Amino acid sequence: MSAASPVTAPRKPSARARLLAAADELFYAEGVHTVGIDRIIEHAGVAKASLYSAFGSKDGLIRAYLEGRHQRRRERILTALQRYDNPRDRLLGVFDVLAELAASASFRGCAFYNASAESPDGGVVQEVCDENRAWTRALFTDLARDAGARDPQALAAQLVVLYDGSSVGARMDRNAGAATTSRTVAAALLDAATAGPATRTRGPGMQRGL
Amino acid sequence: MSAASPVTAPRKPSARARLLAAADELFYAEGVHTVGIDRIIEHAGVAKASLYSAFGSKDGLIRAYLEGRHQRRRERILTALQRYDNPRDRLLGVFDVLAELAASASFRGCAFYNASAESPDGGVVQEVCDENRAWTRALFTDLARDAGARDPQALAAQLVVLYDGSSVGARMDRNAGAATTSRTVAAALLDAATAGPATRTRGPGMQRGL
DNA sequence: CCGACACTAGACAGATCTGTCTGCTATCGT
DNA sequence: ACGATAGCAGACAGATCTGTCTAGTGTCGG
Repeated sequence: MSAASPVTAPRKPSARARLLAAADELFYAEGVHTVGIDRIIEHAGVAKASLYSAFGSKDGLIRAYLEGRHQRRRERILTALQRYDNPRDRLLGVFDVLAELAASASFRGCAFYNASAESPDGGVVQEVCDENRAWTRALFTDLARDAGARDPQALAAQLVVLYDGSSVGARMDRNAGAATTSRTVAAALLDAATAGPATRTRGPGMQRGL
Repeated sequence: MSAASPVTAPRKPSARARLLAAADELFYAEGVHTVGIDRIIEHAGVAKASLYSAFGSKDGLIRAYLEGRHQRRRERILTALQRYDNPRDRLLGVFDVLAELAASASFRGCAFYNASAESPDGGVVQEVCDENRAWTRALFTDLARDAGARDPQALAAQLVVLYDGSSVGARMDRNAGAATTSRTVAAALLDAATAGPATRTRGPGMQRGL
């Protein structure tokens, strides 16, 4: 009866997994440069040699940390967006995910920006950040196109600004309200970008069908 | 003919001033935690004892660095806003200042957010950051009120999100266009917030008097 | 049974960090 | 002329950082 299969009851995660979990927590909470190797291996309950065997260097661990964040962020957003059956709600749902995240006690802003702020400009951090930025931009562009925006790229640029801004605001002001603020603005921008171009025959609440 | 008066030709700035200039450059470019004391005193051409005599500790220097940034930012914005003679242009002018700044080669985002990202949560950095955030919010609130916004605080919250967002975007995407994007959105939000709510007879350019 | 493998514990090297201290020099007001 | 002040140069202490290395332990497939 006592669990044996590692699938149903993994007695203990691998050293690599525990390292990644510790890095995820400490790097995000205090900064990739502020937290030292010793803190991480102690928090993970792992030998130092295991870290260097698994990741090669601290930079390797930082990269793995950010790549893990990137992947989980994609999964979190895409999963949440499956709940909605129309493009408008899916687009605004991105801001709902952010609002939920920003309300958590451990929220400390964008992990990528934070890591970038304390890393040299051409390094490994920037690479992962660029991937993450490109993904977000592409996501908003796709959602804007699906929602019928006249100029999906232009609307996406605006939405990215709102998204980034509410992330900063939630962190710096310790107030998750910025996310709902940007959701409201995003809705208005979306409506304006799907309504008539310049001749301006505004039908209130019409473009709900798409 | 050789300059003598320190007012007309200050032969050499004080050690404190040179230290502050070096800290401003290096801290902003590479991060307050990444840059060590030795780098700063070397760049300033100053003895280590002078640093500790003038600022007490590295934290003291960091605080002075951020306070200097805060003060210069206020002066820069308020000076630039004097150019405009109407509230609408003054409000949008804040984004013009940001656009100009973001286009400079040395732009690396918000110095306060950057420092905050690599500093412990309750420390001296947070204090100066809070002051800076409060000032920005109050500025936008005043400008929104002067421009005749129905709910100045609500509009200010939106403008702060736009401002933060374009700062992040300009840094992370190495593209100053985010500032003009947010200026455009800000103009639209301002117009929407001053026009009639639903029945409101809108008088164009009426509240110009204040 | 045994060898490969993953991991642990910790010493160690070498660099770098903050902060202190001593000693010397130049300038300036009185 | 002289003391005070400001600054320079650099050694030094003590902590901390990354990264390497040795040696030992436990587990598991064949």
